[in-house]
Parts: sequence; C-alpha cells; structure tokens
Amino acid sequence: MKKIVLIEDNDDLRENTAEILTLAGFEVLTAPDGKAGVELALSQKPDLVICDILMPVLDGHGVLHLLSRNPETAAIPFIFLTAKAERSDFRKGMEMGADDYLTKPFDDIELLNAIETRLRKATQRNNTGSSQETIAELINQFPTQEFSRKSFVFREAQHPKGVYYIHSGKVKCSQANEQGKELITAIYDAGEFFGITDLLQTGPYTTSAIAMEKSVICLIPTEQFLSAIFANRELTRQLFKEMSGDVKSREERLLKLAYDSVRKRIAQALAELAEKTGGNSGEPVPIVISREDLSHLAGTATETVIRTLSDFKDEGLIGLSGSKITVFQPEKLWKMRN
Amino acid sequence: MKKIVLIEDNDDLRENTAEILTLAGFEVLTAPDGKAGVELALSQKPDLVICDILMPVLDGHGVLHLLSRNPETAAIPFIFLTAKAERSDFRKGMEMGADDYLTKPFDDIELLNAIETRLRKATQRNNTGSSQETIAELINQFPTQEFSRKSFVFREAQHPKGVYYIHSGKVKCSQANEQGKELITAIYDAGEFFGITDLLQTGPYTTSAIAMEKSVICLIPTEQFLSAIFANRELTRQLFKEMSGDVKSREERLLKLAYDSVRKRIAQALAELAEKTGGNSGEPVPIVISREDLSHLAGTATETVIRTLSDFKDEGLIGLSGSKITVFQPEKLWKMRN
DNA sequence: CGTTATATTGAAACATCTCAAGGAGGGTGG
DNA sequence: CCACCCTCCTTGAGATGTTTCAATATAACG
Repeated sequence: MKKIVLIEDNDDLRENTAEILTLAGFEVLTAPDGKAGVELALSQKPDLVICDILMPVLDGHGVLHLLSRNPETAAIPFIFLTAKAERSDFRKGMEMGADDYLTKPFDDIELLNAIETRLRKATQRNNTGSSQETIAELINQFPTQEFSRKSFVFREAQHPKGVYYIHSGKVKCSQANEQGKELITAIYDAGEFFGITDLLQTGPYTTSAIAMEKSVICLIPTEQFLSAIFANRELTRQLFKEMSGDVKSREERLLKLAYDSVRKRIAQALAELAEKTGGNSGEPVPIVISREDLSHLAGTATETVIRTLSDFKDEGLIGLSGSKITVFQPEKLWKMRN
Repeated sequence: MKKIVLIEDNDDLRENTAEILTLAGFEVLTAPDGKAGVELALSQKPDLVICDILMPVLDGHGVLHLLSRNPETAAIPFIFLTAKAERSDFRKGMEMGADDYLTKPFDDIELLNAIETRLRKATQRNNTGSSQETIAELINQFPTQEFSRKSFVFREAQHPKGVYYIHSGKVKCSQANEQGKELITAIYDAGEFFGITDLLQTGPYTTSAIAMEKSVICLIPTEQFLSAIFANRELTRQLFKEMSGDVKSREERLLKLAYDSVRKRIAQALAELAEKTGGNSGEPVPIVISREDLSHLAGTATETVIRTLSDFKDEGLIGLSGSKITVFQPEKLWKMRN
C-alpha cells in the first residue's frame, strides 16, 4: 500500500482530503504544519508528499526545500496544493522542484489523477518493468549460438564482449597455472549467466569457458547488460547477492583446498554435483562427469580421483559404470571425515 | 554538455528558442513536428525534451505518450511549451506525465529555470551527490570503536548488523574448518570496507574478523548502507567492480592452493603483503606478520612457513629479524618456480 | 626479570603425485 | 561384423613434499 504524507493547515480540508485518499486505498499520514510535515516525511519515507503553500511555522516552499536537500527524501514526488493560482506562484513552485501544482478548488478526480501520475512516474524510474520480464526480454533479444561438447565459449586472454547466458547445456569455467594444470572454478547450467566477473574487471579473460555438452548460448553485449543492470534496481540487488554468493562459495573451497584431504574434497565435489543435478530428493542421483574434470574440480590428480572413487564404491556410497557416477548417499559424502 | 530536444512547429519560435538554449550552453536538437521529434528523441536519448502541444502530424500529447511507453526514454524530463493556458489543458498535460508546463508567452528566464530545475532533479535521482562525498558522509555519520590487537570485530555465527569501515588499523578475516584449522581469506587496511559479502547473503557470518593491530573501526548499519548503494549509481559501479575483483582474487588463490608448492604459495603471500604495504617502489619493504598468520594465509603449517622463510633468507630474497620480515626482491618472489 | 608467546630445528609418518603400463568401452571404416 | 583406433579408466610402485610431534631457543611483554 502506497504511503502519502499530507501537509495542510486547514483542518476541514486536511480531514476531507485524507478521507478521499484513504478511500482510494492509500495509507495517509497528515500534518497540520510544515515543521511537523517535514518530520513526518523524514521518519516515514512516504511514496508521495502533498503540501499546502501558505502555512504557519514553516511554509510549503520551506518544506520542499528541506526535503529536497535530504538525499533520503529528495526523490519522493512532491505535489503542491494551494490557493495561490497566479502564474508567478505556479512558476515559483515548479522551479523549486515540485512535481505538480494543484490549485484550489480542485475536484477529487484531479487530485487522484495527479497522484497516480506521479506515483507511476516514480515507479517507472526505479524499475523499468519487473525483473523477470527484463531478463527474459534481454536474453531473447540476442541471437543464440550452438557450442559442441569440448568447444571453447571463450578463452583466457581474449577480451570480453559481454555476458553469456545458457539457454541449454552446461559450461565449465577453468583456469590453468603455468604448468598447465587446470582448476575448474565454476560449472554453470541452463538458465545461468556467466562471464560477469571478467566483464566488470578491466582487461582480458583470466578464465576459459568450455561447453561440457552440446549447449545453446547467447551473448549479451556489455553495453546492454550494464544499462539493464542500472535501469533495474531489482536486477542490481539480485546480481549483488549472486556475486557475494560467488565470493562465499570460493572462500569455502579455499578452506577445503587448504586443509582437507583429497578424499574429503572429492566427496564434497560429488555431493555438490549431485545437489545441482538432482536436488535433495533423497533418490540416487546419476552424474556424468569425466574423472579428469572431477580431478580439476577437486584440485587433485586424475589417478587419485579414480582410487578414491573406487574406495567410495567399496563403501557403498556411490555406484560406478564408466563415466557415470551414481550418488547413493549424498549426506554421507557431505559429512565425510578426513 | 546536456542535450535537449526541442519540438515546435512554429519556425520563428523554434529558431529563437534554440538560439537561447544554445547560448545557455546546451546542445540543442530541433524537430518541426511530433513524428520527427519522437524519432530524434529515440535515437539521441537527450537529457530533456521540450515540446509544443498543438502541432501537425503528431501532437505533443502523442509525443509524450510514445516517449513514456519506451523504457529508454520514459525517464527523460519532459516539458510542455504551449499557448493552451486553460486550467484543464494544464491538468491534462500534467496527468499525462509531463514534468513541467510552460505557457506562451514565456520569458527566457522562466524557460531556463524550468530546464535547470528538471535537469537537477533528474541528476539527483540517479546520483545523490558525488561518490566520494557520499562515502565520506556515510562513514562520518557513525560512531567509531577501538579494537585492540587480537580482538574480534565479529565472530563466525553472529548475525551481521552492517558493514564495517576501517579508519585506522588492519583486520584479518578468517574461516576455520572442523578441525579448527584457520585460513585467512582477506586482509583489510585503513580506508577499506569489510563484511559486505556476509551482509548481502542471508544468515550469520561464516567468517570471523580479528584486528591485527590496534584499529579504529565504525559500523554502518545495513539499512543505511544499502540505501546509500542504491541511491548512488557510481557507488553501485564501484561495489560491483570490487566484488568481481574479490571473486577473481579468490579464484587465483584457489588455483595456487590446488597446484602450487608451499614454497610458491608463501612467496606469493609475501609478495602480496609487500605490495599492499609498500607499493611498487623497488625499496625493501618491512612486513610485520606472525609466522602463524602467514601460515594461515598460505594454507600450510607454521613450521613449514619457518623452514621456507629461512630458505628465502639463505637465497637473499628476504631478511629476518623476529616477527619482522623484510622483502628485498618482490619480483623474484612473484616469479618463484616450484 | 620472570613469564608467556612466538620462533626454530630435527626426524619420522603420511598423503598425494608421478610415471608407466595395461584394460575397457564406444565409435568408425573396411 | 570385426578389427582398429582413440579416449577414458584402472592399477601398481616408487618418489616427493608436507605435516606432525616433540624438544629447544629466542623474542616480547608487563
């Protein structure tokens, strides 16, 4: 429910107007003079302020001036409601930064229309359509490309052109050290974006992205992606959250790589893969991943992965048949001791 | 230079007005009718649109309607400029979403004031003051607290109350695994924020923050921090960049931890510390850090750190005296082979 | 100036990697 | 349909880097 602060010294007019607004479905907070009105607006952060000009204590111009000065209230739509109908009065009000100027007497429709208009504009400014819509619009705007298994989406040292979105398939992002040893830093599935981190940094990719299976992917050019982010507050929030999640998950992996045994690391890698593929259904989850990729994920040698997997098999935690690994008891894998 | 689109069918008025605006330092693009005006606005994305109402081909209401519908132009301030001075005309214009309504005849000052006002409001909406100012305002708004060496700023499993800013001192953030082995995930110096990642995630801290020396720190409550971020586009950009940098640096450390020898990891940790403390001056840089903290940074045992350090000393790369480590040749440390 | 925290050294235990060689499966062409 | 190849998986055994435990030396602090 939208919150409106109404500042008006005439008791009758204030009560009447408040009633109309309440009937129209707004939450109305009233103040009988400018000073009280400013305090109310600062504390309540309403969605809109309606204010008389001629008032005791602090007049409407003063109210607007004070609210404009405070970053927290500067963006709130402000409507003057006044008997001063002279052109010069109107100009002064607008020049001070009011968003509309209603002269008394006004009828209810005029008032409600004026409010609706300003609320609509304010909403539009913060949020150009809903988040979901924007993402859908964004990704469907650009042509898709098909990548076959093992082909590069982008390579280390290339320059980022934008962000990638996976329509279908699966992509691994990996880095290699000087000796050519590879570590998979992330695996992305259908419906996810990747390449954001490198985009926001200056300079070329430090990561390579390779399709793990046949994948359909589109590229959203830098400009469009950035303007979409900044145009949409909800998208900004979401992206912040995802990035902080990325930081956290990498920190967790750091901790594991530093002090956990290979056995434990492989167990966790499997558990994570199982979770990503099958959810927490409790059912056995089949995972298809090469021993090599698994070793790159756990940061170990392929042979060690193989030995550890056969241990897990002997212990009844997983089943093996070729490249397919079936996870029977994800919980036990999570809680693996060294 | 601010760009203004002026749509007016009367040739004299259009030319005159354009001249005034040009003299006032604006870049002016003109269109003689609504259709041309809309095309111009869509292609040029001006900072403000001034538009007559009574025009051939497409009238001012139509122009406003079309521009409002397009997310790319909806937020551009729109001023009507018209001979229709009736109250009902004025109301209609405002209800359609115009930001101001100037009636002819108007004088130059009125026009320029109206433009200034709307541009100012538009700027204010996107950017509440400059980034630097906002940060300074933000951090000085909250009381500081002094933390002595080795005291906790926050602990794992506590709930985040906000973001911390270091006025002076140094703080390490670390995580521990089940066996109590600790890994330092980041070290923050004076002038830096920390605790952002955990704030943006739901749930308690997964990290502990401990002062490495006597430090003066303030806490910016969640609400204020978030509203500052969203109020200020420049701050958003900066934060995105920093977070993607965080992700990247952690990925680099993952790679090192996975495949590099302890020797190399310690060398890099030293080089990074040296860079952070002394810059790239080429001068020997004295670092004060305990062997234990260094081991937590490199993800290894304290004894190993000690042995490696004395190797480095024998090789003339560093100097040792108690807890003080002097880095002579940071470049050689960076390029250390296994 | 004693007391505690931190740094150092040695030697054995251990996990993991590396190298090397063999085996299973899956697809392709004759 | 079989032989062939290539890729991926598997197993063994020695080499190696790192940790751990334990004992001692040195520095830091009130």
